[in-house]
Amino acid sequence: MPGNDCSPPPDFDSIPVTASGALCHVCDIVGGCLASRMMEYSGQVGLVRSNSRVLGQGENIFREGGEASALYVVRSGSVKSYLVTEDGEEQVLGFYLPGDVLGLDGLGSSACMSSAITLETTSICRMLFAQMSEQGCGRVYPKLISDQLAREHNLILMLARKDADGKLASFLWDLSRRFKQIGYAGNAFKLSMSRQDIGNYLGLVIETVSRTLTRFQESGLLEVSRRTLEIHDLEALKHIAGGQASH
Amino acid sequence: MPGNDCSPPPDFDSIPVTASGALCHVCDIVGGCLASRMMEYSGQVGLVRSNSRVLGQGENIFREGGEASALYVVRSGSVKSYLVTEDGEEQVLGFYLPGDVLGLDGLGSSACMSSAITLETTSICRMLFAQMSEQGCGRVYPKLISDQLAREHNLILMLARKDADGKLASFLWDLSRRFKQIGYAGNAFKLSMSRQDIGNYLGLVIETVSRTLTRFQESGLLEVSRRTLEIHDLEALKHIAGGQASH
DNA sequence: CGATAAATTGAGTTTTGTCAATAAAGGTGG
DNA sequence: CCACCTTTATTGACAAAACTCAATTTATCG
Repeated sequence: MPGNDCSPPPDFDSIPVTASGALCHVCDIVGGCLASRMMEYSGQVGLVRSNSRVLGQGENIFREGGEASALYVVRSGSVKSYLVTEDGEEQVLGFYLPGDVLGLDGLGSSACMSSAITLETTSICRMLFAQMSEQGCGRVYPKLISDQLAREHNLILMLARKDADGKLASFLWDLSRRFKQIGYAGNAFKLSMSRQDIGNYLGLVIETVSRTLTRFQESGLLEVSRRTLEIHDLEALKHIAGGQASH
Repeated sequence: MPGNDCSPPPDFDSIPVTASGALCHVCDIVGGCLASRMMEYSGQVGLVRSNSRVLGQGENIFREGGEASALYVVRSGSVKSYLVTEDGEEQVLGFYLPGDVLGLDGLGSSACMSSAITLETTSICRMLFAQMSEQGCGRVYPKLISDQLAREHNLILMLARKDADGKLASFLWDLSRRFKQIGYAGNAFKLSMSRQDIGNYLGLVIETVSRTLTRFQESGLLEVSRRTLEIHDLEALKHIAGGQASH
């Protein structure tokens, strides 16, 4: 590292475009690409063009306080969103898998209210607010907003009501459910986030995360080694997780 | 109580209208009424008419799962929003004071994602989504959405990172700030919610809430008796509260 | 004026966090 | 390709915070 060892990590804008100009329906995310849904609603094809890029691990998609100009869809890989407190500490708000939409909290304010960073090599599609204000507002935004609120309600529920076992079980069960939903194996996947990130998200220290996972393994619920996870008893996990929000 | 002792508590719709037909700008909430802001944006006066009612203590404004058709503005009094988990337990999501807007999480979905109930005699103004889709979308909703998200981010931060002292100090400091903002005394006010509600909101049992308040009182930070609160050292309280979200 | 509900206080237990040591994995440069 | 270094994760011993259970006390509402 010659000279400058604190060059800022690259943001979305500094990454070369992968498929510039291609129509967004070439992107075959499960559930349909956001852009193709937009085009359906507007009755116009080709109105919105894709703007997707591949980011390496640990690269910011957007940063708190930066200009909020777009929504971002995860095409592959994974992302964590987080905020930084006044005293400089991080709080993880969520993890995003392929098909998930990021950046909604920039909609209202001109500045981003949170940051997002890739957890591994990740392909991201950007959709500028400006390009979708008409259709987005009436049809797409409301759904995204309620998804986002539901997600946060569940986190609040988890943080306020559950013990360490319940939190971890909820977390793993939710990941499993989501992987399954997008066509991946729900009972065996790689954790793209560190124990530190998991603990931060769940309001636990990493030692508690580690010990709880070990205990889950000892009781035959699952097998875990570093980032590799295999769930053996999804039902038991759901039972330990306890109640979710009912919406 | 002759006969039926489980009649459902009244919802907004069953309460007689107070000022039906009056223009909304008669409502002088600090910061301006939502409806008057709408009218400004649309350039039309008298488009939206007020629909405000007075509810007694413990009456639901809307309920999770019910039809989501409107936003509600607190004119006076106070409200708590909450959700009910699959296993029937309640989670308090927030408290709303005069000027605060409720019901945003109904925007996306057709059904309400949370419930809201009055904590005391409360005057509520209802604004139907249908009456404000045009202007609301472009100008008013985004601001409300980012407010709502900011509110929830702060709660997540509090639940995940703070101990009992930090949570209570944050809670009281936030209430103080908000009362002050709407022109009430920030250092002496009535807590309209029970210890149970406070504990539920903060992820603590009521005994911990009670003990922590007693300890705050013993150290001269404040004086509290039942629902009556007087804050003596707001700065110290803010210090104990620690960092907030920085947006 | 009692009855019921809400809040406080105390004692003891459980859970989770803290501190410290170790182990395993991944990356780097020889 | 291997040794070394750094980062990440695990494990143990102990301390601290919060919870549970139980007993009072204090309001509030018929």
